[in-house]
Amino acid sequence: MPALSQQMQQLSETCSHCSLRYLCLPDHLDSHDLQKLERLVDSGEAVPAETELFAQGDGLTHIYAVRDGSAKTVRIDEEGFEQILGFYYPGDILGFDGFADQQHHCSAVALETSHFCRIPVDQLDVLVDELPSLRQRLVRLMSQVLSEDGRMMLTLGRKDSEGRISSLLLGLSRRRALRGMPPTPVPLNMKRADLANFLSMRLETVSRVLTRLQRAGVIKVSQNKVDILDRDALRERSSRGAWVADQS
Amino acid sequence: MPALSQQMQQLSETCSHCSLRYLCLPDHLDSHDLQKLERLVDSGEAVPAETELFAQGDGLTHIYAVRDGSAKTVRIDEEGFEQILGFYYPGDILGFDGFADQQHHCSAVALETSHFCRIPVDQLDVLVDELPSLRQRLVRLMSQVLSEDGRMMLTLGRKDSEGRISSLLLGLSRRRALRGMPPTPVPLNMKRADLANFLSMRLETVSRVLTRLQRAGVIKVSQNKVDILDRDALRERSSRGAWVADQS
DNA sequence: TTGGTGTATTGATCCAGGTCAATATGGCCA
DNA sequence: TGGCCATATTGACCTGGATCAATACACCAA
Repeated sequence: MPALSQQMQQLSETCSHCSLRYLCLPDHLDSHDLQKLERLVDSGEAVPAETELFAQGDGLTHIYAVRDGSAKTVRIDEEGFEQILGFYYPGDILGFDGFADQQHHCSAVALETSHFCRIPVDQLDVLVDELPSLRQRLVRLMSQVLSEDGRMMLTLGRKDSEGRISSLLLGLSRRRALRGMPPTPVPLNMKRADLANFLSMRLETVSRVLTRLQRAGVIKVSQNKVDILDRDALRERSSRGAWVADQS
Repeated sequence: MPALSQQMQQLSETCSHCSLRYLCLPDHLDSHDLQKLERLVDSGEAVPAETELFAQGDGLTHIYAVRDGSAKTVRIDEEGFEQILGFYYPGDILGFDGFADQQHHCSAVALETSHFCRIPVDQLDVLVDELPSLRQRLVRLMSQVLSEDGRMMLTLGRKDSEGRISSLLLGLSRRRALRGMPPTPVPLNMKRADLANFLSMRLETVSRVLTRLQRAGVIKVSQNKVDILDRDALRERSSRGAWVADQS
C-alpha cells in the first residue's frame, strides 16, 4: 500500500506539468529546453515493492527519477557486506554514480509500489552537449548529492544512536516539506533492518531508541509512521552525544 | 618537509606535459581541447602546510587540482563539530561540492608544503559548454567521487577500528600505486588526530591499532610513514570484524 | 644541554551499544 | 478463527573502544 502516493499531488506525464519539476532535472530549464528533455523521459508503469531498477555492476543505460513512491540504493562490498547508501523520494535522481565508468556501483530497489521516470543516458548525453542549462543542472544536482554525502558521513561518524535516529527523522521530515508534503507524520516505508543498516546500527538499537524517544514524548511511533511531537527536542537530541573533535 | 614531492616525477607547468594528466581533468581530452583547458589553469607558487585553499561558506571561484603535496577537506556542522571528509593527493580535484549553489561546503587545507593548480570556475563553465569531452570528463570525475564516498560510508559504518585503519592504509597505498609511486612505504602526512577524525575514532585508538598491527608483523610504523610488510594480512584484517548485515 | 611545547604511545576504567535469546505483534491465507 | 510467518519489541549480558590520565618522544630555541 503506497502510503506516500496517496498524499501526492497529481503527477503529469510530462515534465512541464510535473509538480516536482523544480526539484528534479527540469529545474532552471526554459520551456524550449524542457520540451527536448521530456521527449527523452519515459514515465513508465507502476512497479511493485522490491523491484530492482538496476543492479550493482549493470551497465549504465538509464538514470531514474522517482515520480512517486520511494527507493533505496544498496552497495555490496568485496567481502559481501551490504550497506544502504540512501533513501530516495519523489524528485530524487537515481544512478549518478554510474557515469564514472558507465556502470552502476550500487543497486536500486523500490521500497513500495512506485513510479519512476526512465531517462536513457546515451540520449541524455547528446542533449546535455546541446543544452548548457541542462549540463549545468546535472552538475549541480551531482554536486548537491556530494555535499549531502558529506553531511551523512558526519552523522555516521560523530553521532550516537539517538543522534542518528533523530537526524534521520528530521532529515526525512525536511525532505517531505521540500516536496510540499506535511512534514510531520513521517512514514517509515523502509523496514527497521533497512534503517539500522543505513545508520550502521543494529535493528534492536533502532527499536530501543524509537521507544525511548516515544517515552520522552518527543515522537509518537505507530508501525510505519512517526509523528514528530516536539521538533525542538528532536533537534536537540540530534546533536547531543556528538563527539567533540580533537583539535589538530 | 614535503615527503611526497621528493618522489614525484618532474611536473611541467602545462597540463599537456604534466605526468598526472591521465588522472586529472585533462584525461580523454585531445590536444586541441587540452590547450584550451591549460590556458585557464594557474599553477601557482608553493603553499606551506596549514594553508587554507578555500573555506566552508566561501563563494565558489576556483576549483583546485593537487600538483604535488597533499590536502584535506574539513566540514563543520551546525553544532560546530568538524569532520575530515577526505585526503587528497596529486591529480585529485578539490571543490566539486561547490557547484550545487556556488559556494563551498567544506574547507580545504594543505597538509604539507604543496602546489595546487587553480582553475577559475566561471571560465571553466564557459569552456565546458564549448568542449563536450571536458563536460564528460567533469561528470565522470564527480561521479567517481560519489562512488568513492559510498565506499567510505561502507567503511565507516561497518568496520571496527582495525578494519578502518587497515582499509585506510590499503587505500592510501593503492592511490600511490595509481600515481606510479612505490606502494609500500605509505607516508602519513596528516596528524594522528586527523586520521582519527577522518575514521571516526579517537587518536588513542589509532595509536593502539597501529602498534597492534606492528606487533603482529603486518606493518612497520615509523613516525610519519608506514611500511606494509604483509599486504595479504592487512587485507584480511580490513574485512575482519565487519558486521554481517541483517537481511531485510 | 636544558627546558618547553606539541605530538604520540600506553595504561586503567567504564559504558553505549552489540549480541544472543525470548516474546510480542500484525498481516495473510486456509 | 486460528495458525503461520515476517517483523518488531524487550530483556540480560558482555565487549570494543571511548574516556581520563600519565608518560614518552621529537623538535626547536635559548
